[in-house]
Amino acid sequence: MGLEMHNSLSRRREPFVTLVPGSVSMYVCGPNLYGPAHVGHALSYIFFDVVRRYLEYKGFQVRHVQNFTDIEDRIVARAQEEGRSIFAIAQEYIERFLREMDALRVQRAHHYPRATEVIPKMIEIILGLIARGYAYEVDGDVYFRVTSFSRYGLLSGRSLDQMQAGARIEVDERKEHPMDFALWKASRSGEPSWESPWGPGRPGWHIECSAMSMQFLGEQIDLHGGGDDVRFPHHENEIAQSEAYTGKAPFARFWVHNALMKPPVGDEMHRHLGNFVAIRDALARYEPDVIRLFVLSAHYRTPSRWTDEAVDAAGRGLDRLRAALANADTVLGSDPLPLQDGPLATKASESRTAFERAMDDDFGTPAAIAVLFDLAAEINRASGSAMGGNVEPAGGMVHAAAALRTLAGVLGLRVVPDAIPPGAAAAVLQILDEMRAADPALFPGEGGQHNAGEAIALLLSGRGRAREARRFDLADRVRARLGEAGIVVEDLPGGSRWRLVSRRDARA
RNA sequence: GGCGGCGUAGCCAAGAGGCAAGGCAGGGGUCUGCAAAACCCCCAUACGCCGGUUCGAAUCCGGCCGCCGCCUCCA
Repeated sequence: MGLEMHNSLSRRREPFVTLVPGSVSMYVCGPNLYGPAHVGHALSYIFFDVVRRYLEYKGFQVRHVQNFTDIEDRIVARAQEEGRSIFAIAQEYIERFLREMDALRVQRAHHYPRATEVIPKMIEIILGLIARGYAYEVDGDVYFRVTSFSRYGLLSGRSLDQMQAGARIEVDERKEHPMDFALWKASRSGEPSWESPWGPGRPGWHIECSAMSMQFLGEQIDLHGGGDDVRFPHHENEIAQSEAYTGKAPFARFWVHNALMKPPVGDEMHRHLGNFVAIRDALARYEPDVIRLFVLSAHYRTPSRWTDEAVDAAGRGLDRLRAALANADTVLGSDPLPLQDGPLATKASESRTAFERAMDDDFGTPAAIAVLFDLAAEINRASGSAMGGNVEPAGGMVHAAAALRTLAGVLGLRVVPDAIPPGAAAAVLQILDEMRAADPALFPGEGGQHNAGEAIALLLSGRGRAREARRFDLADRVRARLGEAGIVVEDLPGGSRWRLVSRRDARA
């Protein structure tokens, strides 16, 4: 079965067929740069990152463009409040956004055009629209004439009459129709402005995406994504202005919208409401993998709520996946496994199939994650058996571990833990000194420049000697002290192992 | 008023006609010097409520209740 996805335009699931076989042009609506991004943005960009990774996994050549809205009412307002230029504000938040996306391991788009960089293209489109009767100028403003575009309302599933009925804002009397939207706004005093055939002004919000999309991907694209909140009016308007200008439809073959994330308390997470969880704060408390696993554990069209309890639970689940890879490595490392084939090789290929079936079904990440857990359990069973002496069930372990890594990788999960944090590293060195002082015979050596990994290895070997000598007081002390530093010691049949406790709850 | 979504175990969350995935938490075991991890077993006769269609319904139809989003700020 091939990939099928829900198309907002038809409100149905459709087989994914691209304009050019084997390649995908993908445009995702980026953030307005008036403030920091929150976990709702993270959800959207993590999801579309998975869309891209999966398309690439399936062999598509993906071209991915995401805009930065650097000129818009809120940024202008903010610039005036702070006495800074819109460019300074945009620059600050662009850098921050990219840093945060990198931290979340969202693959960078191929292009991140800014609205202010494509103004010539916008003007070209607006001129074309006016020439064809789809737009008109009033006092330096230019509006799109919605009544001229018969398909207006198709994406959002409403008619102009319905929208008029519910219009909740004051109508600008200069507009021909209340729903006509601004393509270009004449500049007011103090606002940044650009020269245009209609005098100095600045672009309306919607035109940028049409301009960028056409400039970087072409007049028709395969996939256009964004949060459910931009379906109307933003995407509806993009379709109208783009298709009216090019005369080609559809502007985008597939419209994909993710449901919005809810805040810990309340219903809507919005920057202007002040009830958001900033990505920066989330990253301070949770590892990227924890955030990704949490986000992807709910289907992208189901609204989820960011709560400590739910994110913590994702963190514990992540530990489980990590344990499986650690077990696999232990088995593969300790005893060169002659069995290339075996039950786990079969399991690996079954898992790939199941994973693809889940993802082909409108990006069913929850089911895909279930496949990962199922595979992990199988690896753990076989590992336990192998460590107990029965190697037979571990045949094909290499393939199972590889499959787990690969499939987790499609979701952007690294599964391996973060590096030892500086604080823990310092603590480890201190613990080593402490144990050497306590019992130089069991913990020999002194001073020396060790890195944290070496120090832990020395501590564990010393602890092994202590256990053999039945000095459980010392052995337990090592384990307890390391535990305080966030390092968990596990005694396996073949020796001891350590791991970092996953960063998943820093409430304390 | 119009359009749309949601309601599944203590929590998170899949499933969309064939007899309730997965994760977290919890209980009981195995293993361990003790732990930890892992593994095994248990944990929704039940999917907001009421009807209907069907051999069979969380899944389809009708009605009702509750919650939410959008209808020119918004991922």
